[in-house]
Amino acid sequence: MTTATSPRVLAHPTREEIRLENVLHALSDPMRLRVVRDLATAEDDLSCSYFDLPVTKSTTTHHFRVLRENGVIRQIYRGTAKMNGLRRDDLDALFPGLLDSVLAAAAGQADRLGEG
Amino acid sequence: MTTATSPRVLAHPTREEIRLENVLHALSDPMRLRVVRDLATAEDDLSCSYFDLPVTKSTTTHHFRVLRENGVIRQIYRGTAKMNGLRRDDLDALFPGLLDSVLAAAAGQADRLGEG
DNA sequence: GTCAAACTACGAGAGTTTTCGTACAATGGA
DNA sequence: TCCATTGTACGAAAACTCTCGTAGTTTGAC
Repeated sequence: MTTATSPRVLAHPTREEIRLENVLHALSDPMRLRVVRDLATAEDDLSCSYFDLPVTKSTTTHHFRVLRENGVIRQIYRGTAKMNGLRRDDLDALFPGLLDSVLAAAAGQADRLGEG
Repeated sequence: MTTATSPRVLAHPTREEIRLENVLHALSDPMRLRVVRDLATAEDDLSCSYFDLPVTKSTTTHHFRVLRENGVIRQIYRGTAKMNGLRRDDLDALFPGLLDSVLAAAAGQADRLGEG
């Protein structure tokens, strides 16, 4: 029985609503950048619980929401899990090359700092 | 006569100290992104007063400091003016293609939104 | 129906950011 | 020396961010 409380359909910005400043802000947090890097190398969508971030579950929820609300990831429910995927198509269409250069930059920096 | 109060030599992070997250954060503010876009198209360094931002002077000072402290710009005093230049060399060496794709993305978004 | 798993909502604390206004400092001329 | 120009420092307010803990919902399996 549904109580119609929390929306099981999650609000995402449309492609046109995605703003560069917001995307940069979403990517400027180490925790979120780590999530995005993992999603970029994954074949399929990943559940939130796949990520073992060094913060509590409610903080993790917060970071995923920031990524979704700023147009970086797409989230859908599948059973009790919430699956996450990069919005590569939208980001590449809006900002060609941006995501790739951020990912390359993050990889390079991790190398330099010893897989920090 | 010098009173040796505020340092006339400004502290900058070295190339090795520049962090991707910090650069992204510095670029995620509309005011600062606007400054960076102007600096990118300028031939030479530009003074702070060149920019006519819709905020007070002290807020402008704040934004330039954020850009400098996060390694995005280089600032030097020249007379009463403070000259600002993009750290293209360092940024391109650390994060190849990143600055260019951000600048292109910003230009594209400005087009889409009607030079907003 | 009961239960575990996965995630959310809410409230709250600590810290940071953006912005302002006022007062001040440094420089380069007149 | 005096002044205009350029930018800084400081204090403060409002808003936002990151984090947590606790209590809750939704789903799927038993």
